Amino acid sequence: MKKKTSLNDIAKKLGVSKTLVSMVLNNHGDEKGISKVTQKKVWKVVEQLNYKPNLVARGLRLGSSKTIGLIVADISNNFFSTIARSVEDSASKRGYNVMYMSSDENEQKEIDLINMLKERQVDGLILATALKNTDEIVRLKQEHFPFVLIDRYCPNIKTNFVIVDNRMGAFSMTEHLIKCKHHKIGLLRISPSHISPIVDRVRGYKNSLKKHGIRVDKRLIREIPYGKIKQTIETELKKLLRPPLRVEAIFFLNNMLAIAGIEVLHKMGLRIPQDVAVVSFDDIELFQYSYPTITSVAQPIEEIGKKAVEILKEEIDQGGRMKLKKQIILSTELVLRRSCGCFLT
Amino acid sequence: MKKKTSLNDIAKKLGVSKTLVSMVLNNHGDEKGISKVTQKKVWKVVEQLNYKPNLVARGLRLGSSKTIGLIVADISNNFFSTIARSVEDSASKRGYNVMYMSSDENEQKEIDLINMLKERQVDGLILATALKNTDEIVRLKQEHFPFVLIDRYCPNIKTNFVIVDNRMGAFSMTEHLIKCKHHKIGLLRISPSHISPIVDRVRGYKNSLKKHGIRVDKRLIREIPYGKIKQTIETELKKLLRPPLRVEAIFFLNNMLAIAGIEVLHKMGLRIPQDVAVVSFDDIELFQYSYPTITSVAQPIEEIGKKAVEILKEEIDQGGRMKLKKQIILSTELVLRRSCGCFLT
DNA sequence: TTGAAAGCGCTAACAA
DNA sequence: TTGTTAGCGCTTTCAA
Repeated sequence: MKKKTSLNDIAKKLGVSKTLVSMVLNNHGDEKGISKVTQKKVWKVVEQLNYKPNLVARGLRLGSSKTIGLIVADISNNFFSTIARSVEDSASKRGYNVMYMSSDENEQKEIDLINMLKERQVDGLILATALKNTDEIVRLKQEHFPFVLIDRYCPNIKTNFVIVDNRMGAFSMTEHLIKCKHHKIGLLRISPSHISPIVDRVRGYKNSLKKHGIRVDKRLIREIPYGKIKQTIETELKKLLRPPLRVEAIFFLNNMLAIAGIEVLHKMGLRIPQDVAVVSFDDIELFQYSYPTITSVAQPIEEIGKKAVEILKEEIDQGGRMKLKKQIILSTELVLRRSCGCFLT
Repeated sequence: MKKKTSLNDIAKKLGVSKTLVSMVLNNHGDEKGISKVTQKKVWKVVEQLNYKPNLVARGLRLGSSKTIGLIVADISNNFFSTIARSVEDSASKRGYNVMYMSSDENEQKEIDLINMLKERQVDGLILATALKNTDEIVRLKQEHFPFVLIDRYCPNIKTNFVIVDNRMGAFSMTEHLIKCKHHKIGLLRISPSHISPIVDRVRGYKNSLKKHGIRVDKRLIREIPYGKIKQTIETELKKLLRPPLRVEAIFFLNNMLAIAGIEVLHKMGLRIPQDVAVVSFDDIELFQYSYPTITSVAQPIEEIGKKAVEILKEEIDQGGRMKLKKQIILSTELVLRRSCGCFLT
């Protein structure tokens, strides 16, 4: 690759010091009392040589890379890529760029990624953590490393986070199913089982049942391992649908489960919602076009990314020592479509 | 934020030079003949102080950031986020991390992003370019800046690229429609109109018509501006469907058009494929779950990202002076489903 | 109105 | 077997 032009090259060409050039380029020219003439000359040569500042060098000197790290389970997942986009935009507005990494919900991998991002001197971290062992999060906090959790939070640690009201979302959805006269509602959740939104959604489901005096049958709550959805979901669905359980409705706790699950239901020849009602969490585009259209709990995805960056920026500005950590809980919205069967009655 | 421990801290604590420490850490210890004892000691202190190398500093020194830049139209688009994921994985395998940016098909923005990435000293660039004016690409080439184009290529410039055989894909799809007895086929393309895959797809469509002696009616080819799909697609569809044109089939040239278009068709009360057959380019997950399921041209998306990184790595290793630029054209696959109507007859 | 020098944290050539 | 020195490109303090 061609040698790039540096501050020094410009300085030499003009017979001035690089200090001067640096000042001019950073618009400290006037304030430092550098003559208009000299400033003009500098800009001209900058133009001529097509000078581009080396942000790595500047970052090293300034101790700030103007980069933030984003860790999600999988960037190719629509939910996370939408977040990634809004993070990108908000960050860029504030002069930051972002480096993303996918953890695949794998704890060790996530820890490695966090460290990689730290070594790369990112100024802050936005993470949808899969960590069960929260030592790493605690360490970040102790080190006053600026970070914001999204989607998931750690109940026992005071951190910044931006999440949605998962409990309430699942509660409302379950309420709706019950109103539709479904009392035997199967729940498909994902593991690892500690991920906070899932825990909260299960909680919301249970609360609704209890409110209506419906016994919570643990057999109706089934767990599918992340990364093995396709292999295991059929078995689990059949357990729910056949005697003795025979559920009337199925609540998928995230979009991946719903997608895989509905395919299986179709293959089994079951009609939705006539034979079994179906609802999901995460309102993705697919749900409004699939057959039937899927009733689901919608999250304000863009808002999550936007808020997260906003908070992260504050935290960075305060050197990771923000006194009152910001804990944002955004509300969800019930999107009623065909799959729950409420339009039938 | 807490002060991080540096090489110097370790060196001081041990009373040795940082050179020595650096050598040990980079596993040049044996080769440089540093005693096992000393090496052990170094590692111990590294452990104690929880030392993390500063990759920014190393990058500055080595003139290589081990970072690659990825520019796409929109990271939240499923097509691009899937590419992003495979780029991430292949890059990481080779010791690189990636910084992504979305251009929104905007030329000026893309140029700015390229420059930003250069300033950030990325070692190479993977870009799905929207550039009509290819000066910037030419410049990259002249500078021997390592880069690989994906999805789109510049016909007049010899560069590395990884694309799919768009012409052939659209040709096969059109052939299929004709075999299904559809002779009046409307085409919905996207603008900016110079984007190579779109141009090639239109070409494939025309070739197929010609082969069958069907006159190419320009009125059947309609252009929708990127970013204004929702606002304009209804009008365009109506033009196609109503007299005098009255098409029997519609070929959407990308997934966004198809999604928006099908919604409109449903709203108009048209049955697919009975009233109008529908096919699309880009086989996204949605198409296998939508109603009806959508026949489409599938691209080997993961392969695109993987190949691109592979080639970029070679180019980087050769300092951007790779003699024979690699030009990969991957083949597409026709995925037949319900929307084209071929299962009806 | 300008410049010299120091230093961010790291590696590599060259000494010792 | 280990250390000295220089320098990547930049900003900033202090001096002129």
